[in-house]
Amino acid sequence: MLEVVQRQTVSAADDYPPCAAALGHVITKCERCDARSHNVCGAIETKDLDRLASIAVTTTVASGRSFIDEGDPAEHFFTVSVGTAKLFKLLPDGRRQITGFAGLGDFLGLAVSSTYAFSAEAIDNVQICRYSRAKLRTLLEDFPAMKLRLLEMASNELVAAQEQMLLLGRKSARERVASFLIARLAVAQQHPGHATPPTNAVDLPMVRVDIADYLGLTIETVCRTLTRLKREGLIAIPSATRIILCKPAALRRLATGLD
Amino acid sequence: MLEVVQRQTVSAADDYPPCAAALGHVITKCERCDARSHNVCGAIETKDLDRLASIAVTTTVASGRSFIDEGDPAEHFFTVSVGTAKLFKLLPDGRRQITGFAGLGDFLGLAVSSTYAFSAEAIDNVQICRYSRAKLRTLLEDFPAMKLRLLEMASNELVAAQEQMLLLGRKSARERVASFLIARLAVAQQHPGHATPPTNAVDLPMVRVDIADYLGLTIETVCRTLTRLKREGLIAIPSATRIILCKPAALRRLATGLD
DNA sequence: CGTTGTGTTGATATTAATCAACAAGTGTGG
DNA sequence: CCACACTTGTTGATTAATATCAACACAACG
Repeated sequence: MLEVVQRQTVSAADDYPPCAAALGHVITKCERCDARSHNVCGAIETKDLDRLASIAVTTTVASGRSFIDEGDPAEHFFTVSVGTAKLFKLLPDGRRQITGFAGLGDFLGLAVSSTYAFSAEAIDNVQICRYSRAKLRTLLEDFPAMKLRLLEMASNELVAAQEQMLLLGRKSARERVASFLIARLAVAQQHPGHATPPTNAVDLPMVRVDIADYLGLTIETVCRTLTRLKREGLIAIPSATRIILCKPAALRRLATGLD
Repeated sequence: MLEVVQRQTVSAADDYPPCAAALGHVITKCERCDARSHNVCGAIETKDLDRLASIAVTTTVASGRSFIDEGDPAEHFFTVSVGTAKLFKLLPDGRRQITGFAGLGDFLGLAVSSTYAFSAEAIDNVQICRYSRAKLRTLLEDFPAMKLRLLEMASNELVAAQEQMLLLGRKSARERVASFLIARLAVAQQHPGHATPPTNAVDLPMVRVDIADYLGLTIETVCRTLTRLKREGLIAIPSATRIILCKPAALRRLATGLD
């Protein structure tokens, strides 16, 4: 067993550029708080980070602002270094499907359709690094770690997409909400806040309508389902943006369709 | 404008191994039937094909047979050189979501989850090429065309997955069926049979329950929706496995939610 | 202290699922 | 060649789940 570690975003003060998250390069801290660098995808030399930083344009996007349609969208892709963004597709009449949430280290723009029929919007204040696709292409040649990571990310996204198709096509509202909570718990345990003890709590940076549009439900159904789970003692809702998973095992069974 | 060309699978008689489809290497024929080789992803030398063929195990899978769980599944991936396969995920109680159909040149196993929680099954008789992931990894180094194609395929699959999420989460039954028909038309126009004139006909190798499990509907709803489209003159159904799109423009509007 | 955005709950409507029957092929054996 | 079973497809009646419409609660904010 590995010792319990907590990750946090790298800070500029540490001489790590925000784009380091693109390489899965984040600082891990053990419980006794002695920070050390941890590299998710193989050795990354400082000069590589500098090279990457030289083509990365780092921007802060305010909550609610859209950012994937800046400039020629098919010519860029993005990594998230701070905060959470939502990716979505729209129908002409306004119906929306959120295809995913992107957090620390996640790539946006891997799925490069010529029409770019999806958009991204900041949920909280988000810091992104923008890369020119053309520049990156040349860079990838001397950057094997990043190329591997691109494939790995694409693969992970495909797995997640297939899981989400199962959810949207075949799960009940109750199962969808349970699945969502379990998935958020996994995210929370992967990136806990620095001082957070290992609990069963999840923070929901997105509002209810985002959850609904992610799960293919209406906001009312999401609400009712959460309320029912609360009544049944499976969860507690101390605030609208925070949910405690009181019985994670039961929720997990629900999520996988075993109940 | 390019002249109208038709593609067909390469045949062994032409000295092209089936695995050539993995590189998008298919023969195009113009309408006057003078065959010529066409390479989708850059120049491929014969020695490269030989090298690829040396690690590809070509198998024929009979209709209805499963093939992704042979051996240690996470250790292989597959390309389809003949026929159509379906990829799906299951819930413990048997509910099924078909995540996609794979035809000529498509990869299976790009989404490599450690648990491999999805399966593949032949719809008609399918010819597949199986590759050891380990062998391929070493091969990819001297095989830039294939590495590019892997990324390209993963990217395309992600785009398709996002489109499918929109369909499953937000479209009505009618819109889903129309979307499916339009998508099959695109497939048919991309790979028409050798002698097929450019019509608005689509062949459906999959049965109704497969369509239903792909669209997140029941078989009855698929049937009723098709019948209604027929009554309205949008389609004709000469046989259960063949559908004529009489008014493709109207169907396309339906599919995109414009009606 | 009202205004606005967000969340929750209730009543009703609607879509698609379920349950049921039957039709149309398809293959098998007599 | 026909009778039969068996699979697949179609249609109808009813039910159930979720959407829609509506009202209200609550907190943040100027």
